[in-house]
Amino acid sequence: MLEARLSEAAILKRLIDAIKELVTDANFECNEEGLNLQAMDNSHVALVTVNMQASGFKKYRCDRPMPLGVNMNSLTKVLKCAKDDDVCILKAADDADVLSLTYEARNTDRIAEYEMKLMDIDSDTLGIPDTEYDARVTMPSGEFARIVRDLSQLGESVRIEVSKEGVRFISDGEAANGNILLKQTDAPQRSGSSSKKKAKAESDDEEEAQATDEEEQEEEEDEDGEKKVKVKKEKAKKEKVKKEDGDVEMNGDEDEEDADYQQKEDEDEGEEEQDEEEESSSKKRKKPAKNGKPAKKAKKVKEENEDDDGPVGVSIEMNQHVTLTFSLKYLLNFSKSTTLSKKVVLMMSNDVPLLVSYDFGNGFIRYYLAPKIGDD
Amino acid sequence: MLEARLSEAAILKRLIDAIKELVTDANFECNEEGLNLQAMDNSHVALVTVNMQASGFKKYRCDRPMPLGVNMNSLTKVLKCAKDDDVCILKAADDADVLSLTYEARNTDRIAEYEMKLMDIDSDTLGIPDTEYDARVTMPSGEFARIVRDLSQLGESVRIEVSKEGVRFISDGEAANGNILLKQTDAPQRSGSSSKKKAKAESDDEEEAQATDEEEQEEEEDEDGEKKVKVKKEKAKKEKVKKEDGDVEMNGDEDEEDADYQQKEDEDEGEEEQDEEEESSSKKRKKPAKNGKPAKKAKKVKEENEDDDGPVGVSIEMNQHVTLTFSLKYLLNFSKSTTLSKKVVLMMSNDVPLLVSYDFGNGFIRYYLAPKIGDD
DNA sequence: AGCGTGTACC
DNA sequence: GGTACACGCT
Repeated sequence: MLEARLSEAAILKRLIDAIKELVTDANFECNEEGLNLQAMDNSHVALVTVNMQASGFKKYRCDRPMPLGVNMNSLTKVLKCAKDDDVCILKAADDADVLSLTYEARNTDRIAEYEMKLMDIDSDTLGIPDTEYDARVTMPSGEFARIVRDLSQLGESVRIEVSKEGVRFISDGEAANGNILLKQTDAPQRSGSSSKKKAKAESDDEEEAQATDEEEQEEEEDEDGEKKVKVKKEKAKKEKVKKEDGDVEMNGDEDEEDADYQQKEDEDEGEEEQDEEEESSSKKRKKPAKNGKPAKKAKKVKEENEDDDGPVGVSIEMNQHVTLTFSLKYLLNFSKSTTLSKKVVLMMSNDVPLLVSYDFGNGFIRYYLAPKIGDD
Repeated sequence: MLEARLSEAAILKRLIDAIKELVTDANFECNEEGLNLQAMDNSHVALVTVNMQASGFKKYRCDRPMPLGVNMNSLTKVLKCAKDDDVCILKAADDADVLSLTYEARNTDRIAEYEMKLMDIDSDTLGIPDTEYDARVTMPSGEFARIVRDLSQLGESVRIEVSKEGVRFISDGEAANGNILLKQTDAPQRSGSSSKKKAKAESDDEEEAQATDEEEQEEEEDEDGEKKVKVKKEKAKKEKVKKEDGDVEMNGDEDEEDADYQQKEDEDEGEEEQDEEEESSSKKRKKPAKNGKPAKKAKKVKEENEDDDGPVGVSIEMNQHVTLTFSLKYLLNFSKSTTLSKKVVLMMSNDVPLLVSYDFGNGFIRYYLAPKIGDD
């Protein structure tokens, strides 16, 4: 039996929106740690994985692992019936052939229940090509989307070159060629910039902790067997960081996203109960966050993003130069996830599939895309 | 060799946007005075000319005259890759077959370079139909766009009648007829509106000088000898006004734009050199402008336009009544240039092509359209 | 965020 | 040839 209570239906809506064009049917694998989805795109060129951790839900319960075979088209329709800020409850009985979705308006005046048919899907869960990445580029997701959109006007492919200079995106087209160089952002230029920070700072701590987690996760992915283990480890670490300091610079970026989500919840749903999963840690933040501003969440989110904008720069970590060519059509598709995170991470090694990762609070969506060969 | 550095890519974007539907290929004629484009529309009914003076660029260099044969479709694509506030650098080697466009983000963290193929275009540079205009109507460009849009819903043609009463736009359609009368705005309500004016006045003079040239070219057909004279006459007038007051409305508008650009440069690239071209005049404005707000340029521009909006009224100068009929389809197209200037000037004489002119800071875009005959 | 246009699929 | 989906623009 699954019961998962999501604070904002918008998160799920955006996730499904991001992948529905790529994937028509997929299994949501549910277990006590959360929901996972993995699917090849329809043309079997790209791989998508989605993860929503149990901790990202207001309430989460899954007695035993179960796959929910979902048709994205149906789910999209059903999710359109939810308002962005509705609380969304997912329920499925063991071996059920339907998924129940309940939308509760924030004031609880309105309760809508939908039951969506499930299907049996051969879950050819493939091992994720695991790699040790030689280059890792973090950049604002909007910037990535812009570049991909721009270049796809010129040609079908983009060559990505990562060097110490920065990362360069190159496209050759019939009428024109284009190349965009993003230099690595200088560095921690964030100090003393704002007064909002403060509220933020605390969330930063959280964020950073999470970021740390995320980073670790990724690293581990390379040897994925350990991934899970790591996750747990990270969690532990997170708490530790928080306790100790909470002001790690780099993590800050990634954390900020998390912070956003959490902060939002705090503000928007401050009146609500308690976050069970990780409350222990979140409680501390709750108050400070509230102090900041009880106002508009939408605005709040925006501010946060903007705050981050400054902070969210381009950062590059690399062991060696990497040059790869990809189909812009797919990257364009991936960049639909821009709404899920202000930041995107590209992981690359020569001759190995690119990993494009959007991490949001307590979850992520990742895309894998094989490079074109022969730089065609 | 050409190298032209434009403070804001938006200017070029808007220009090309305005003409791309009318013209598919055209030569940008570059010389030390600036860039000029002249082309018949695809159906050879209308003529478009564009001028961007060297003084409108942050930096401008053109060693020797050269034509750049551009496909508007390609250029449109490449320009879409520029953000409105990017600095845009155009470069072409002598006899090059490509035009290089470089976009620098204001923070310079992002540098995008595009190379667009050029083409050889038979520059059948036509003499511009030259006329002695019997009527000159100046009005808010938005007003013109609105009228054209409204009337094109009713019929295919508009009859424009200029009299002392004002200017009247008449359309007869199957389902309905419409006519719009614009009376001349009371009078000089422009005084005291700006302090910036000065610099601009000069460029205005230049433009008129240029206009004169163009007009002269074509004068042959009517009784052109006088045309020039006329233009000059106006010029003299204008100068006179300027000297007396310094607050000539028209000039003011254009000046403001300049001010913006300079201000921006100052702020963003304060470390850079100096504006060579018109610094002498701009300096005066510089300080006051800065005091206001060093912030968003976009906003700044907007403000200026808005500033002008108030002052921009309808003014009519005429020697005799004029009645002409035009295809609304083309006028609708011309009015795409509305974004380039808050003001538009219509120059008309009976049985002679209409001249529709949008002047912006240091340049203009002009359209010529032959009247329909027999008022069909 | 909504509307309109263009592209792709049935 | 029509319908539906996606993308871009206002």
